[in-house]
Amino acid sequence: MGSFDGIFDGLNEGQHQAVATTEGPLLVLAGAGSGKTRVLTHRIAHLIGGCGIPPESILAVTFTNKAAGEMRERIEKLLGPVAEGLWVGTFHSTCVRILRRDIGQIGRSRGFVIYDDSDSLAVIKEVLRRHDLDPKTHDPRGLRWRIDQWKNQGVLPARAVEEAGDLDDELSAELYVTYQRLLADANALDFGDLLLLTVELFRHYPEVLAHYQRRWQYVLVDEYQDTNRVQYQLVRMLAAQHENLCVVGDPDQSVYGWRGADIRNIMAFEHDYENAKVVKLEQNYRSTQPILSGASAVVSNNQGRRDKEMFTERTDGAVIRRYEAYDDRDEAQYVVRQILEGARGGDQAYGDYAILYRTNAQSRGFEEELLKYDIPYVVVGGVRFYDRAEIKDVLGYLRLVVNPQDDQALRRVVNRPARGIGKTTVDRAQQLAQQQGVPMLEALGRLVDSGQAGRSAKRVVAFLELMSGLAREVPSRRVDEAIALVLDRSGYLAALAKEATPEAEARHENLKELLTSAEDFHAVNALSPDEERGELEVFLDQVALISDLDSYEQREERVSLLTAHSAKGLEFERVFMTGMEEGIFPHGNSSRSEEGLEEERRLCYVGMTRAMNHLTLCWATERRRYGERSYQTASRFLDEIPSEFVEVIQSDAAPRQSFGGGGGRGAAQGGGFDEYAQDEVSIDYSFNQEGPDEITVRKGMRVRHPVFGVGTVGAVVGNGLDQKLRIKFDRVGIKTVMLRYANLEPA
DNA sequence: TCTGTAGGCGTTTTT
DNA sequence: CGCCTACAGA
Repeated sequence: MGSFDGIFDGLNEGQHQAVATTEGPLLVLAGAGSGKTRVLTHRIAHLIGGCGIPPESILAVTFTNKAAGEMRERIEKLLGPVAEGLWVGTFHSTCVRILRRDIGQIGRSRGFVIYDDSDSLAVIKEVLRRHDLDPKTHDPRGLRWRIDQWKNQGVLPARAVEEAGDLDDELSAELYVTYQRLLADANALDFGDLLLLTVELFRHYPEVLAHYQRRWQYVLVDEYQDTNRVQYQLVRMLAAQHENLCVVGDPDQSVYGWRGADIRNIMAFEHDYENAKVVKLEQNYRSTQPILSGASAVVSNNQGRRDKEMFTERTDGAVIRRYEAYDDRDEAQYVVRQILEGARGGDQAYGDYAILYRTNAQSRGFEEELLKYDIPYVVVGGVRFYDRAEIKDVLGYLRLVVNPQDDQALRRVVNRPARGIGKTTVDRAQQLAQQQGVPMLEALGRLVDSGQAGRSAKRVVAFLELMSGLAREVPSRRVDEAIALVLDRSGYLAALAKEATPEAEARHENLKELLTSAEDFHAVNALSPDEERGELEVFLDQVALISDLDSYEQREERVSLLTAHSAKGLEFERVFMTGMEEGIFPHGNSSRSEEGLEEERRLCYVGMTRAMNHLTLCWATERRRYGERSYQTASRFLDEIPSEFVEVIQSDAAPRQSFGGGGGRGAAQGGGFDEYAQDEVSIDYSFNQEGPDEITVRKGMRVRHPVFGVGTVGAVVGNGLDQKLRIKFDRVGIKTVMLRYANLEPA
């Protein structure tokens, strides 16, 4: 096999073999930092450029849009635009694509919408209501979790009912039936459905499956250790004929068991595919010896591991630091000071640093500390941009236009902004809808026609007119125009402007950001529009499937804050792993079972191996949890690192007298005084957007606000993230604006 | 119908 | 501690 344009240049033996083995089943066991993306991209480039395989015959599946995007980019770099017809996508987006074409076969409409977490939770609550169950005794999130598990396992409602083991299960299964019916009525699919229904489609319609089998002669799967049962089945079906299947993964980085991922999928690959070849990539190109050895030592405590011995040629390097903080504040201070020192020394950029933690809630303390020193940062994960209330409101209108059956969207938008259509009216509409078997939007109309709308009839008519107006105009517009139209016609923007609170200001900012991203979307989409589906539909699909992580980009000028889970696949020059305490990492909910604990340990391995040159592990003897003081012990994982790789640093911080608010109300006075004591604060916008950048605002200073005009700064209220400024504006009087969002400039 | 407040509850990780 | 929900009052 000849090399093509240096596709094989610079690959080590294992990588070379993985790239060159194009036919038949192949398992690539790729340890952390072993160049697995390189293997995948070069393999695809080799298939196309070297073997002459048409790009449209290749399917590459990843878990995140970000990974998919990066892969495509790197392939295009290797091959140029030849890669056009190549399909690189997530499991979910791939399934959407299949279902948009063929879901009609299993009796569903191709115009379905995708329900996200909060939509599906709302449906769950509706299910409980219909079964006369109290959400207090029947936890909606628990039920959703149970249903999700079923879907991950490939279990349809009927089978769940059949196989229910006890009364509890039986009830859950019945609720699953109702849930699924409600989704169908709304012409909606949840995340789990995308995978589950695709597998069902393939199972019952072999000719449909055959179509995709013929089309995708070569299938590649990234992060195979994270596949769940349905994903496993899907891959298996697609590859069944040709078995040109290459899966890449690392059992030591399997950290999504709670989401249904089954580590056995990767462990049993050779059993599943008889002629499978196995390639191990054991050279780590990322980390120094102490980091790699420390991380390997931790994960080697897991039982039943697949043997893998990682090595690095970077045998020098600083030892791992272990910092023992007095409390969580001390921990945050230490980390931020280290960052400050590194950056002031001039050698490090802020972007070289990542602060990792186990749970999103832990970010807050670090954010406040970073804010104090004006250090730019980005928090990855947590609340999705598209999950913010105002964004979902606006998208709700668009969803309802695209799919008038979308009851969740209707419930969301019908009274936002407040237009006097309250609970009573909505409940009536809901009842009528249920009785007559029509969507709620339709039911609203019938309510008016039959004179049952009472006092709110007029307002309901106005709403229906608004919706039909939008339905008429939106389809012919660009997405960004459609959004602008909704904002205007619905009175949403006007209501926000009238509110004139810092929160409203923040929401307005987010909506502007939405408009910008819609413009960007249009610009890209216009280049290769989908022939069958409108721009808006494609936009809504994308929005439903995008995660916060997907839009994250590492930038030189800002520190990254993220969970260990989110950090998977990334690398940083310097990493702080924080909250390394029993109960947090390993997390209390996972430490009870041995499998849970092993997954935590793998997660620890993932976190540690993100570091290229410097790794610091922090823990605190005391920590505020649920607002209460809790005494912590060091994570067992810390003691699993051989001491030769570790330097222990003790905090010299003096124990503080009290914890912020302490136990009693009396402390609030102190806090209150403190809040108003500040008279100078500087604002750094750079973590939020590009652009200019930092100004210092002083009490008495004249500033210009983009909406309220010129004014004089009064007081600075609050601290940290919630910091607000009270400003007396010349035109509109005293307003409080939120520091983070008010785009102030000196006047 | 809307707004304010008190109480309860929770936090694991996310496509 | 902070968010969300349920409920009471206007």
